[in-house]
Amino acid sequence: MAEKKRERRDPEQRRAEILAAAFACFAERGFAATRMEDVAARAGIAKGTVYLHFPDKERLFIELVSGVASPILGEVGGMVQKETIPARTAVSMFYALFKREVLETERRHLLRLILAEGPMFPVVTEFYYREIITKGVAIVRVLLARAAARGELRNPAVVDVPQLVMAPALMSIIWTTLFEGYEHLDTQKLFDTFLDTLFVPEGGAI
Amino acid sequence: MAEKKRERRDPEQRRAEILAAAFACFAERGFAATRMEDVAARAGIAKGTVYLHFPDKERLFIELVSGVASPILGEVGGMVQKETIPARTAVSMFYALFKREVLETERRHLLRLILAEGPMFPVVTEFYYREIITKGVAIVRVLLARAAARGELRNPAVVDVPQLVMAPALMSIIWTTLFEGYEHLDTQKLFDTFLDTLFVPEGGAI
Amino acid sequence: MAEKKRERRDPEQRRAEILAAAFACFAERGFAATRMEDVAARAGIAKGTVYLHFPDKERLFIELVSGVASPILGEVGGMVQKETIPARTAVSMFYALFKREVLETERRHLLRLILAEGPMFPVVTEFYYREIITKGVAIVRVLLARAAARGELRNPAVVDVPQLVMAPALMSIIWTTLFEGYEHLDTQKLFDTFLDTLFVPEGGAI
Amino acid sequence: MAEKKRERRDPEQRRAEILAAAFACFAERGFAATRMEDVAARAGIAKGTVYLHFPDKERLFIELVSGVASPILGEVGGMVQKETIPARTAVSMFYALFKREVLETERRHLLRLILAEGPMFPVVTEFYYREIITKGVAIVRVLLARAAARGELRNPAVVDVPQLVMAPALMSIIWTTLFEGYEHLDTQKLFDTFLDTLFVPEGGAI
DNA sequence: AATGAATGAGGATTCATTCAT
DNA sequence: GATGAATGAATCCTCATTCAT
Repeated sequence: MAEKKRERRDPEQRRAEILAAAFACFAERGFAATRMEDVAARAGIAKGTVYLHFPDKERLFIELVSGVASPILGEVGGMVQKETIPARTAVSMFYALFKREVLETERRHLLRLILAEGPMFPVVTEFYYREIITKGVAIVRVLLARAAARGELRNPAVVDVPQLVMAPALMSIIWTTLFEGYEHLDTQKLFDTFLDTLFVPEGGAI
Repeated sequence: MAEKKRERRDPEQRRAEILAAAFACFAERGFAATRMEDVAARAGIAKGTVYLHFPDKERLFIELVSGVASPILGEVGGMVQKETIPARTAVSMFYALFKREVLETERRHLLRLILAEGPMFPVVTEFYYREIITKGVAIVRVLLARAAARGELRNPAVVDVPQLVMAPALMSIIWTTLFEGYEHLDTQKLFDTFLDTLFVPEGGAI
Repeated sequence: MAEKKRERRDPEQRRAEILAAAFACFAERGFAATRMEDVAARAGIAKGTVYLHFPDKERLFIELVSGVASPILGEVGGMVQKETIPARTAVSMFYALFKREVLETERRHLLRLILAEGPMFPVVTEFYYREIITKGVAIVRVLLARAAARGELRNPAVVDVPQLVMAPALMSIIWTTLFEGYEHLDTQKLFDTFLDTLFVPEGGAI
Repeated sequence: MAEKKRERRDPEQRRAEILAAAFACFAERGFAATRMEDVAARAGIAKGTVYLHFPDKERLFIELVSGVASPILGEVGGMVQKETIPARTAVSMFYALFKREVLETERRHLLRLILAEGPMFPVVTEFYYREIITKGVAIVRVLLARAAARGELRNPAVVDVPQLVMAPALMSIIWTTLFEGYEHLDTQKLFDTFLDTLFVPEGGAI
């Protein structure tokens, strides 16, 4: 039997541990199927301890889901700043960032969580729309507008549906989450192919 | 006092009613948060009656999720047959079918369900991969190969990642499911713009 | 082991059984210390069954406490009707009724319950004031006024504090509840002595 | 940041503070519904500190309830000494003392506590019977016997049920506790009226 | 076949108590 | 001594499932 150590710890750190454990659990089984005891066990603490940091399961979930995405946002924001780089490079960097920070991380389960629990947690959906989507779409729109102005787009109409740029990222997440076990999807190729489709070749056609 | 109606009914029809009710419930709240009583109530029958048709909640879910997608598949399959029509038209027809049969139907919640409950029901995921994805990808691949051969694609490399063609459809579902309440997405434009990006203009100028 | 029989039963009867069991439990240990399982066990049913009849513990308690007193009230009311009988006889009959229907019944624990849980259940207190106390006081006041008019009272001022008439009844309950085990209180004598103190002797000598 | 005050304090005083806080809490919500943390908070100390002074919740309760009543007892005892004063005066003084020291104090909740928790804490009930009731009844009996001998009582039989004298006090507490918010009871009048009923008028009729 | 009352395992939450700091 | 984070037993309540009618 492992010793129960009553390990006291810095509250901020403990909180973070719980959030990490909770994220793993929720991502694995969804909100309803996750037991608070699972979360506690995963965090290596007792059931009751979770409640010292979060008032109830719902709040734990909400704070969790709200907190996971925020950090990435900053980096993305910086991307639009540099006007000099070609739009394709910028979008490419975005995909790379997405791969590194989401797709190849536990965060890849985030979409599933939000999608799955959205109807039960409108607050979360609203948060994501307001904090992430809105900003993301805005950034992409600027990027595309700039690209269109420079003649970098094969089809300038894309500017009006910036969501299209996100579509391959969505696909990558969903495929990875659901079907990677059955058939591998080369996400890099997915992104690159889409970029090649979206933007005129660098060399500049005749 | 209202009479207790013990409406006896054709088993097959009853079964279908239960499945419909179950789909509505599961789509709305997910597997765990749906109570068998909800399903029964929605089907207008008593709790116990559900168990006369399905052995338990899990089986109800699995049979349900497996049954919803199948009907569409046939139509899609027919599409690849007609070699004469241009690939763009075929893909366009696919998007139209998708819109009509999925996006604008209750079936649009299917993705959410599969994504959400996937980890808990590998059988379902496996079923979808085997029955739907595999076939869908194969069809698209044929379509794209044919298009590439005819020079209809701006970027022939797309043939290697047929999933790209599905990406806008995914985006449309997810946006509709999550954010339509906050901001409208013109899915037709999304699809058309993507088509315009994917395929060379019809006029096929130099 | 007694067989678990899944005994189905008339809802009204079941409800009554639960209320009886609940009353016994609450009276014995108070609201907080009573477990719903205790109530169920005492009623000879399963935990969950209680919840088919009462939405939660609080409601069970409230409905219970509200329902216990009502039946007695009717009888008391009838008492004031007969103008012909002497007030002393009427009050004496009231004490007798009180003894028979409250003091020597499980209902004797009611005061304890109300007093104990009053602050936690203002609804209950309000109910008792409105439904029982108000009416009781009114009846006694009429009785005393009549008695005063007829010169039956040693001290007519009693009319202004009808609560005084209830005081011996309270004492009897409290003594019985708390100290009867240590020392017997002859409640009949308590009542009779009070009556002899309150009313002038019948013979009404000079 | 406010400094953590580790106010060390005279143990006896600390103990008293805890008892006071505990009394307030228990009186307000009863034993079960009072959390040790409430008590600690009310005493302005940390949860753990309570346990430095009392081994557990039960003991805290018992010591508390046992300690509250004792002080009054002395005064009451003195009352019987003075043989010279009329019994009515003595009883009147007792009511006055009761009003001042119990009814108009937080101690008025004591009865509720004892009554409510009696069945769970026989020790407490026994203590009250032994230490308070026995002595109180004895005193009243002596007073009444003396009064009877002097012809001060309208009904000498009262000597045999000295509890009758306590009844108005009980009524005053219970009414005050439960119904004062709905309807005021003039306790002074209640006591005075009872005294007028119990004792022959001072002037001494022919 | 259909019903819905009954069951009881399961999970969220609370809180008395302990103990490392 | 004092603190309050940590623990886990205890309890409310839900809901999948059963079964007598």
